[in-house]
Amino acid sequence: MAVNTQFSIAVHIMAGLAYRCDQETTSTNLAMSVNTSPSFVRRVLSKLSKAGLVQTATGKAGACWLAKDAKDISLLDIYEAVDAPKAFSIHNYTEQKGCTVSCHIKAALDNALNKTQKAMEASLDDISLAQIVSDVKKK
Amino acid sequence: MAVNTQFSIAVHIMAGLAYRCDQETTSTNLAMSVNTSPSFVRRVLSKLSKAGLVQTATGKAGACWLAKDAKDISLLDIYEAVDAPKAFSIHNYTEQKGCTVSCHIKAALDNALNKTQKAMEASLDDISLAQIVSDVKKK
DNA sequence: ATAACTGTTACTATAATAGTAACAGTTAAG
DNA sequence: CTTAACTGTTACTATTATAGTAACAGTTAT
Repeated sequence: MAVNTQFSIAVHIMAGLAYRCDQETTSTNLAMSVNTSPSFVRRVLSKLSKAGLVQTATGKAGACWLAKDAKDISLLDIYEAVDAPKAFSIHNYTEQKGCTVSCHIKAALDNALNKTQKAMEASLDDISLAQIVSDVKKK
Repeated sequence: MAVNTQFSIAVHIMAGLAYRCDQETTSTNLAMSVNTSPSFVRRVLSKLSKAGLVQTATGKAGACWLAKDAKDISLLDIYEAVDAPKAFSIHNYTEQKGCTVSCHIKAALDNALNKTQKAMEASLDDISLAQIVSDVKKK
């Protein structure tokens, strides 16, 4: 699939870290759960780490763990950390001079995107990682 | 770009039809405004037509026009008509038996997606095509 | 010194998408 | 009744974002 699933994978990784918060966790552990390569996991972990959501230790016995309590991490934090795609994307044409619609549609679409993006982010902000882990355990 | 912009293009097309609602409009006219090929425009138009948002006439002097007033068409109608991508997409792994997170994360992510998708759609439903056209004219 | 990890870069393969071309079907007009 | 100019659709190609892999430098416990 050439569809962006980094956000989804990032949530999976974070849920894994939250679920086994008592244990040492390596990129290989996480890769097995996600069913991808340790390298790919580390690439996502790197973004999460730069965003201050996870901490890591290098060297032998290197590992990763959550930087904060799962209830203090929202899906929006994760969404922003991995720079996931916007609610929709605006096409990238060259404006047709003399055509009002062609020249101004981008600004109108930007307005609409801003509004929709805000709604989407508010919803993500309302879901905590702890909630996800709770769902995972419950089912 | 391998990023889905059909929704954005569909809104552009619909805005074009709404803007010049008094004139006959062909796929070639619209293609010039969008800066793409008439074929591509017709492919999008076909979806909009099947969704009952535009009407078309075939034959010589064939044309397209809005099926309803622009104020009675929301961006959500257009979003659904072109079957645009969801708020985010869930990765497609094979479950790792014996790993609770791996087995149940999909259900948890589905919950989250449903909620976020609803928020996004409510926002799109709140923006009418007439609003877009008004923005286009104003600027 | 070695083993086992992270962090990062470079590379390949895949698949979604844009974009194009072609053509059958339709209809107005001469 | 032939022609021109559309729509509607399918098949095809090129592009490019993404997943996924491999490799290796840097780090640290043993």
